[in-house]
Amino acid sequence: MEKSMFSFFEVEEEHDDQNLVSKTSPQDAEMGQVRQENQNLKHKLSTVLKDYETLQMHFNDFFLQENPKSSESLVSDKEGDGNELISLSLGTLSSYKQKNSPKKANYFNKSKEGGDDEQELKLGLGCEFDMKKDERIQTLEPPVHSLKNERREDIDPLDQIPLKKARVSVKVVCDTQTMNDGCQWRKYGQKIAKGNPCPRAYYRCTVSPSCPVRKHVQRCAEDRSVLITTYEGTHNHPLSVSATAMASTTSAAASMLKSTSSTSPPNLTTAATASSSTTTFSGHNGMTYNSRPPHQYPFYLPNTTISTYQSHPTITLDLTSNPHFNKSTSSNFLRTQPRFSSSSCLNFSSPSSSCSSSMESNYKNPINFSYFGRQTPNETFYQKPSNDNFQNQSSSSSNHSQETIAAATKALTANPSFRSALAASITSLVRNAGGGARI
DNA sequence: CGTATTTGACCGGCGC
DNA sequence: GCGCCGGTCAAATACG
Repeated sequence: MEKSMFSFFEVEEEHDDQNLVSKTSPQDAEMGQVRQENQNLKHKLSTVLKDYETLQMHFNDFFLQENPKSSESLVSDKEGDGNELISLSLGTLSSYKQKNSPKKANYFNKSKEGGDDEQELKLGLGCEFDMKKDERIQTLEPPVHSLKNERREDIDPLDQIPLKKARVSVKVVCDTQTMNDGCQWRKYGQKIAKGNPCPRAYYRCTVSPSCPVRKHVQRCAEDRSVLITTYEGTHNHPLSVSATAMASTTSAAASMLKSTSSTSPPNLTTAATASSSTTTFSGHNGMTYNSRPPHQYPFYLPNTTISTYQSHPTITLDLTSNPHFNKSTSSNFLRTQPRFSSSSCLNFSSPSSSCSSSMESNYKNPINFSYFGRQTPNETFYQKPSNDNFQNQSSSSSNHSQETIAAATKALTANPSFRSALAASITSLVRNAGGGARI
């Protein structure tokens, strides 16, 4: 795996090289720079791997404390089945203290009295890693609020671009009208957007009357089978586990968006100030980046594009097949980038999902990390989108789980928000699979 | 009859 | 200032 990571960086550099907006220096010098950067990346990677091991130990310790019954190590366990491997708890954050802590005005009032914070379902890991202080407080706090608070409280002179609410777009192949993300939505409008003959439907969250979350859904003009769902805002109410998965994922993406914009103003600013721009570097695995060098990214998401549209910072999670896929890649997991079918891709749905087949999928193989675009070489079940796939998923779930967990934990080490999102997703899927507690 | 959806009107931001 | 466009509103309509 480390090997593939290294090869990723090696190929990645070529892409960055190809995509650099301004080529002011000779290519040779640039290649030299990139090589140097690659060395740095390798060094950082080894550091991250060490941190990962440390975190793994911490997590195991924590887990043993929280759940003595399950004495099996989470990540190092090579023998348990997938269900047992993942026991990330999407629980309460008893130690959670909101440092910047503006009270969330619209959280259910009933939860505002004593100890309420502990009762609320927090979108984050129910544990603390030995992360830095600022990381520790970074749960999947509503990104919109975060953005606002950040702007208000610590105004970065470099961050004065009047960006609107962060948006998170999710592209999936889906035959249904909307992607079932476990939340309740009410349609309040429909428009034909310019440049796309397919109407765009506008939905608002109806779980809570005061919930500000909106989404719009539109089919891709190029490929009608691709559904583009764009989320804006953050739920101000507890979510069902199934909804939490998507909400936390998008929140994490939005948080990442925020963090990238705040930590690398020059480059992202360049993209953000344009009225409509998407400055991406395509990695050979389909990871796309804006003009920021990859090593500056807090984590990587496959098929992720950061862009702005009408001053809305938008991060796009492309969960369809990878159009940027580099044929020259030799990395296995990259070669198996799946094209999600409506039945096997994102299933954040509740058991009442209209996508029954996806439910079946998750029940048989609850840990479907392919959502994050990471697949292992042995996973062939996505290549033939038929019902038989579910059997394959079932039979290969054990190996699948181990490998995906390894991939997941690596990702977890990279970004706290992503950690939380991943944990939520895992927990959601596992609980759905096991018929576990629902909120 | 209550609730959800549809759809044309309206509004505000943005570019020219 | 004007027009375009995305987004929202709200009355009308459909549905269970």
